[in-house]
Amino acid sequence: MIDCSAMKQNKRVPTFCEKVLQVVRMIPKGKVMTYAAVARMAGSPHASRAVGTIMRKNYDATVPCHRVVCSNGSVGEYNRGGGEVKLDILKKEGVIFRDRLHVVV
DNA sequence: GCGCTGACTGTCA
DNA sequence: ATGACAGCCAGCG
Repeated sequence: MIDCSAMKQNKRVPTFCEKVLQVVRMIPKGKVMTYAAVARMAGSPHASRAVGTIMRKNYDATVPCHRVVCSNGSVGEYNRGGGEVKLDILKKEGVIFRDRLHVVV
């Protein structure tokens, strides 16, 4: 399970997934971050896919993964009910939408 | 320890 | 501007 529970342990340094979760957790309401941005903040600018992989498996209540979108503005996929639900959540959060399916990043 | 897959990204046609 | 291809990172079997 990649819930990154290791983060609790002071035994090892924060791993990529831990950083990713932390970054996503920092995203304020009404704002969205791209996978690339999160990956970059995590320390791997090209690990956007890894970010998605982590989110998919490690969906957490403290980690608003629905606020993480693609660099092209698409909300991408969502583990909770597809991009439609994700998009709807973002709208409720107050995120500015460029189009019906594209978010302003 | 190796190989495949995936909530992506960027470039070429 | 739209469609297709290849590349990269981390997790999982």
